[in-house]
Amino acid sequence: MTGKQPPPSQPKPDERIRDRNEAKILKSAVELFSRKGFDGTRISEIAKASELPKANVYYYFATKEAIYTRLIERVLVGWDIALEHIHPDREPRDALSAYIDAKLTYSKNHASESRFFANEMLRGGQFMSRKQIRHMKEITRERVRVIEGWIEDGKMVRIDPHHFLIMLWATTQFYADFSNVAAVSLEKKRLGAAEFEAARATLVEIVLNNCLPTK
Amino acid sequence: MTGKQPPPSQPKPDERIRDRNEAKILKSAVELFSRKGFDGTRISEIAKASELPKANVYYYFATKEAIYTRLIERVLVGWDIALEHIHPDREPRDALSAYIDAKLTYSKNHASESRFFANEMLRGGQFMSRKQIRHMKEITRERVRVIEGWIEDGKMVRIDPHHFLIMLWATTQFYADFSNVAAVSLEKKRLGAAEFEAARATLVEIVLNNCLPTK
DNA sequence: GTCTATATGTTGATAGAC
DNA sequence: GTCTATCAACATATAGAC
Repeated sequence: MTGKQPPPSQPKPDERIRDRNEAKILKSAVELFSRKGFDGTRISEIAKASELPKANVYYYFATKEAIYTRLIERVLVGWDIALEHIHPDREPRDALSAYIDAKLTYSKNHASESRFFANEMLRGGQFMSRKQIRHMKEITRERVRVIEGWIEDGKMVRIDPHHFLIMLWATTQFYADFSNVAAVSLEKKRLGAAEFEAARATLVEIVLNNCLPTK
Repeated sequence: MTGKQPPPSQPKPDERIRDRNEAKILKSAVELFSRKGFDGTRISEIAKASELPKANVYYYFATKEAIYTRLIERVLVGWDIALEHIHPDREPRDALSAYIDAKLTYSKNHASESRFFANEMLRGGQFMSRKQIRHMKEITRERVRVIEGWIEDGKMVRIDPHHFLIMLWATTQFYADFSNVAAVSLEKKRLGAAEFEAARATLVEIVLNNCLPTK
């Protein structure tokens, strides 16, 4: 017996290596794909950024597409989280400002994932499965219903819920995907915490002060 | 003398051919670059889409980068036009709804140019010259001053002009760059005139009803 | 101005020694 | 699980006949 206390389910050493190397590859890949897209990214670049030989990347992922689709799956999971805030049991003011906050925090902390998804959408979303598209449709439809419910209850002004959601989505997204445009506009070298806070405050003001009946 | 009336400055036949073929190449290129970015687009694809042999593309453009930078120049020219509506002599209501209208019309009619620029921004804007970046800064700063003027004159509520502009920019942009996401959200196959009109109406309502003092 | 042939390098992916 | 060597396909770009 040594002083080490093995955790309940100790992974095999091989699995630890696999997990670590896959994580390194995916991290490098999401950054590269987010900048240059699927066709523009070279496996050799991913290998170099991962500090692994190219053949090693192929040991973990059979094809370039396998890396890409794994990343789509991961990004879509992170996607739903912010939208969960828009929930029928919450008051619109709480829910909408929580959503804006969560989305901007995601934009700040997961900028390359966000850009990756933007790149895939620019391409037309051809790598997404029908199941994934169906899922996006469903979660959107649910949130539209929540907003419609708020409108019917007189808690929100009468507004097109689809375009309202698009407005929130587009604006929060912008600070991640086009951060350099935002930086040029704000006359900063890069976006920092202060800029994200000002974005949040402005957006909350515009959205909440207009779309809620009482102020 | 034939029946034909030559126009005052008849271009040489060679120039007509050059203009026509360059236009064909640029048209194909902007669509391909907008989907797959600089590194992801192959000259052979541009040639095929232009219905020209690959070597013929090289006859008109020395390098792939030459095509790309020509397109940046063209897109940036189209860029300023919508912003011109935000002019100090106009009333905010007029100016802002004209801007939204112009931007959405551009998104509808020049979607591939818009996506092309989005792709370049995702990449970090590395192909833009310092002069072009400076120009973007200047026209943004001018519009910020216009909005600040409106606020000082009591014609608009006190709001951060930078983030306000970003909100308008991001939202109108979205319908071109991520039209398939918008289509999924709106449960349509593709965006048509009705969707752009609803987008315009919703955005004008949110922006104008909140940011103008009297209603 | 058109276009075939080609030079020269790089790509995604694999074989197989360690 | 690591990594060198390698393949066929394909890339950008050019030479030069027409």
